[in-house]
Parts: sequence; structure tokens; C-alpha cells
Amino acid sequence: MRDSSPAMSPTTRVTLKDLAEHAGVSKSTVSLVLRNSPLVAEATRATVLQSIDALGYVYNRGAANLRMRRTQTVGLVVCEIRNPFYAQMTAGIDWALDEAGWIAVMSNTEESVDRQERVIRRMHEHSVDALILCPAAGTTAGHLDRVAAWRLPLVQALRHVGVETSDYAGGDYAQAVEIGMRHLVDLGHRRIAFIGGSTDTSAVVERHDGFRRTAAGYDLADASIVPCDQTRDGAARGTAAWLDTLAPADRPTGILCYNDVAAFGAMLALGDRGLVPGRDMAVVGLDDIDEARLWRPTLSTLSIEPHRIGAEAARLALRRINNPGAPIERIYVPPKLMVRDTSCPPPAGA
Amino acid sequence: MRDSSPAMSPTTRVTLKDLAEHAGVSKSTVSLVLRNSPLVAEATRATVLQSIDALGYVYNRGAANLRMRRTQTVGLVVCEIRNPFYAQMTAGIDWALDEAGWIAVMSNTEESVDRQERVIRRMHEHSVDALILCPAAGTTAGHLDRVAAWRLPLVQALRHVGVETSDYAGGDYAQAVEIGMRHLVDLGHRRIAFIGGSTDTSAVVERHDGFRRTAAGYDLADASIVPCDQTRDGAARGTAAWLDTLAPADRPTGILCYNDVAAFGAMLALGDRGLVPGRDMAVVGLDDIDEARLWRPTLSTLSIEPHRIGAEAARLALRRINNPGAPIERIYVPPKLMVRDTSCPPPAGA
DNA sequence: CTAACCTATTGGATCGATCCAATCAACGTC
DNA sequence: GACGTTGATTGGATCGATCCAATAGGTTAG
Repeated sequence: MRDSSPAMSPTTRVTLKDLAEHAGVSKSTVSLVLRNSPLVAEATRATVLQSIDALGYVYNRGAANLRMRRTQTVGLVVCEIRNPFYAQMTAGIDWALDEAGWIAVMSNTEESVDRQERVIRRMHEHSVDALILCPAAGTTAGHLDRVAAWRLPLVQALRHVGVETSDYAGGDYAQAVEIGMRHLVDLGHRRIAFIGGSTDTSAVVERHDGFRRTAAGYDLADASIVPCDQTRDGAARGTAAWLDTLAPADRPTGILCYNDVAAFGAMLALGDRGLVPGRDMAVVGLDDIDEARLWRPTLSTLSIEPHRIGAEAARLALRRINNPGAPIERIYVPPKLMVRDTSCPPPAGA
Repeated sequence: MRDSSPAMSPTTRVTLKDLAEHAGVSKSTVSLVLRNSPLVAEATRATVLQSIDALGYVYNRGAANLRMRRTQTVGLVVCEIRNPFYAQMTAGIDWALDEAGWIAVMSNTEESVDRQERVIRRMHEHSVDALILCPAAGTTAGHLDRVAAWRLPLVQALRHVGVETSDYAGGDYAQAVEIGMRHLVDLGHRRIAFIGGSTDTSAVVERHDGFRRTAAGYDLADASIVPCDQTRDGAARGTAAWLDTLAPADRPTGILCYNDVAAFGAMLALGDRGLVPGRDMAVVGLDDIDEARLWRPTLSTLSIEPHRIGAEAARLALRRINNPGAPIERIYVPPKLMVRDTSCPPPAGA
């Protein structure tokens, strides 16, 4: 729809007042039409709607926001958008906001707390109605007090620092480990190892504990944890060193890995020792990154569904905007098992 | 900094008027201090600054924007944020905007033109000062007319539909092909093939033409194009079928691929035929995705530097906001050659 | 005929900043 | 002592919407 009134001033925007004059009603009435209030008569509404597209009017949300104290925007602060995980989550948030007619003001912190503090303040200056935050590494609960003092609704996503004071949507890693373990047990494995995790961050502790707890519920011959860095190289070296300490008969028949990247590292080490993943040893990853289904052999893993987590986070944000006093809500999206090539029963000999 | 005035009303925000009363000056003066105008006396400025943090004042950009007709926001419309390429570009845009004190209103279109139209309008309603757009597949020049009619500054990034009417920042694919070719020639190769590209989209034509043009400049024994789908599987099948038609002596000694994903597919086909990439045949990709440096053998490729392209796009947007009448600017970021394991001279026999 | 009660519409105040012309104080000059 | 000049400050209009109390017309009831 091009602007059909060529006489219209090029520099200034068409306003509600212009519409009112053109339609021969008051600007209050025009405003009611814009918000499709049931108060206006059908005939009047039609006239106004005609004027709207005759003049090519565009709603000025900024002006409305000043009066309404609502911007229909949500601030989204991501710790690292280049990480496909967070990109997926971002897509999920954007999808859910778009459905509701909202839009996100976004910023990437690159894991810098300073930058995070800066953009959060900037977002508050822009009066976002809520904040969805993946806290940068090093964020403390104290940093979030400021947001609370502003009474700015906050939802943490995928990561959190203290889940007591704000809504949260994330993946259920403990359950993921549990499902992965059950999958291996169901395939007949009784000697299972967990590869990866050397620090004592919450992410590591959660998985190790999950592994130990689940292992205790089954009658296993072995359930050791191989601590190592959860990078490709770290897992490759860690797995290699550990395998070399074991007699073939003592080797586990299935391994569960900290994440998919670690799983690829572990598979490298297996390959070097002539062990074929999915035949000589079952391997299960965690995350379901793209490579998991694209490489050969395809990797069995647990999907954390970051897209869905993002959609849930957006839902929580909108909920809290509409009901600031609602009780804190925490959502742990259940993981989904993706069975692929590296799933197999224990080899016949074992 | 917690709010130090506990008596302050919890529901309403501190305004410039409150500051004025607290500091005993007029709101005009406070406004001047906020924009650090040289007009105010040093002593007055100090008093006002004290009041600012005594009351925990936060600037209301929405209100200012109504008067100034500037929001200090840029709309960012991405065709698919889950594609790491666009995620990188997004990070670059965000980085450059943050440096300048601006912020992005972001939305992902998932390649839907409808959704794109919707969010662009929404962004205009929010009065973004400029728009950075990676057009969704299927976008026509006509779609962009509306933006032009609104006089909303537009920058296209990474993709474009008609580069005549708006600023643009993207990668130089033709030059990338040229550099890749020269790299192979410098290594001693005289039989070179190009793998991938079956449609006649601009992206394919640009690369095929670049390949032919560059090939013509060298004295090569062979420079064939192997058209096939640029997916992993497509390139694997295409490469396999093509190799099987050739006598070993007629085989090229180096291949250049449509992109890294196609390169991985081609390497799969090579491996199946007992050819080791980086020893029996040189392979060069294009894009430099993460997998290129993470998998074994590591893949030589050309980096398109999407992060830098994003930063350039942001720069163009800010430039045009400040100078709407400036001439159209088009930026083609030069590709960077990443030499890795798959680079090698032709095998001794050839 | 008037009161009561809908339904549809409206004028003017308001949100929180900026902008501009006007004012005020202080000082030097003739 | 009147006047111009410079520097600092201010009141009030303004941006473009919403909100609210007021009102105009029309119908029905008593």
C-alpha cells in the first residue's frame, strides 16, 4: 500500500489527530477504533478505517507507551548468541513473542558481566516490560537485586543464579542423565561409565549426582565417573588415558557423556583403539547438537530442546507482566531421547 | 546502588520533575544536566547528579524519543537466527551497536515473507531509527518499497534483493573462489574441480562464474564444475558418481567446494574410495563453519567473517541515520584464507 | 412530560521528556 | 547610573497517544 495522498507532508508522520480531521470525528474516537473498542458504532468505525489507509497511518507505539506504561517489548539478554544452543533458545523466545504480538529488544553479552549490567540498564531506560536473562558467567545474585529494585519482571533461562527469586525455564539435565542410563540398561548394559566434568559448577554436579543416583537404582557391575574437560580434546585425552588403565574385560560396554562434544572426543579415542562406536561400545551424548545427526556414525543423544525452553521463558515473562504477584514458576523441560547409530547392546563376548 | 529513599512511592517511577524538586532547580536545568550540556554551572550540575543517585533515577528514553523523534534503536530482521552464520552476524551487529550506545530490536523470520512483513511493520510502529534486514527467501524489491515510502533507513546484510536502492554489507564470494583457486595453483595443482551448485540462484551463479573466470586466467589442464546439491549428502553422492566416471589419471588433484558442508560430503566420498583428503587430494571449503576446524582432518577454507559483516552493517545503519542523504554504500568484506590439514600439493605420481 | 437509562462521542488533562524564547544576575564600560 | 553583554536558569508549549468525566441523542417507563 503506497501512500495515496501525495500532498501529505513528507517529513512528519500521520498522527491520530490527522486521522480525526480526515474522518470528521474526534481523536478519542479514532483511538477507540484503533484499539477496536466495542463502544464505537459500526458506521463510524468503517469511516475511520478508510481514513487510516487513505492516509497510510502507522500507529506510534512510543507515544502510546508513555501513557500506558507498557511498551509491549521484552528485553532479551543472551550470554553468547553464537552458541547454537542459545541461538535456538532465542528463536524460541522470538517465536512465542511474535505469536503474542510482542517483540524483543536483544543484546549479547559475550559472557561479560560489565556488558550485561550496561545493557540491562539500557533496556530499563527503554522501559522493556520484562527481562529474559541467560546470566553471563560470573553473575551473582547481587547483580539481580538491582533488577528486583526496579520491579522489572525477570525470567532466567537455560542458566540461573539462584532460582529462588525469579521465574526460570531450563532443561532437566539430571533427568536427561537418568533417561540415558535407563536406555543403556534396557539395551542390556551392566558396565556403564560417565565421561566428562572436572570442575564443580552446578552443571557438572547436577549430572554427576544424577548419574550416581540413577546407578544406585540398578544392579550394575560398574558405574564409574571419568572426570575430564568437556571439550572434544579433553574428552579424547581423558577417555584414552582411562581406557589404557583397564583390562579389556573390565571395560564398560556403554558410556554416557557430559555432552555431545565430549561424546565426539570419546569416540575419537575409541576409534584410535580399534573400537567401533555402536558395535563394540554404545555411546550416548547429551544436547543433540546438529553434528549429532550429521556425522557418521550418528550419535544417540538426549535433546534438551532449547527452542522449546525459549518459548516457555517467553510465556513466563508474559505471564508475570500480566500478573506481577504470581508465585515463582520454574520449568524444567523434559529431555527427549534420540536413538541413533551409536546405540547397541553389549558385544556378544562381554 | 539500592534505592536509598525508602519513602519513595513504589509504584511510580522517579521523573525529571521529582529530581528538579529534590535538587531545587527547574526541570529544564535537570534535562540539561542529563544531556551534559556545557550551559549549566559546575555547582548546579553536582547538586543534580547527587539527587540523581539519591533518588535512583532512571532515564526514560521513551518519553525523550517522543519529543526527539529518535529512539536510539535499530530494527534487526534475521532470516534464520539458528543458522550459525546469521548468529555470528547478529553478534557483530549487536557488538557495534553496543559500542555506540544503541540497541537492537530483533526478530527472526524463519524465512517467512509474511512474518517478515509483520515484524517490519511492528518495528516501524516502535519507531526504530533504521532497519537491518537479511531478506527472507522470496522477498522481492516490491516488499522493500513500503520501507522506502516510510523513509525508514534500510541496510541489507549478507543477502540482498536489488542492491541499487539500499546500503548493503556482505561477503565477497566471487573473490573467495578466486583466492581458493590461487591457493591450489600455488600449491602446484593444475587439475582442479569445483563441487556443488545445481540451481541458478545468485549465490550459485556468482561462484560458478568466479570459478570459470579465475580458471581462464591460469594455465590449467582441467577445471570442471560438478553440479550437485550443496548438502552433505548431495555433495557426497555427486562427488562419488563423478569420480567413478574418471580414470585415476584424469582425476583432479584439488577440489574447491561450494561451501564447507559440501566439502565434508565430498570428503566422505573420497574416503569411501580410499583417497585421503590432504594427502591424495587437496580440498578447500568455503564459509569456515566451526566444524571446519574441529573435525579431522581439519578443513582448509575461506572465512566470510560474518561477525565483521554484521559490524559493518551496523556502521552503515548509524551512518545513514545521521546522514539520510548520503550516497548508497556497498561493502563486500574480503574473505580470509584459512590453511589447514586438507591443503597439500598434488601427490607425487600426478 | 419527565426521569431514567442506554449508546456513542468528545474535550481536555496526562504521561515524561525536549525545545525555545524569555528572564535574571552579575559585571564591565562609558 | 544607564546600557550592553555574557552566562545560567526557567516556564510553558510540544511530541502522539490514552484515560476519564462529561455530554448529546435516542428509547423506554411511569
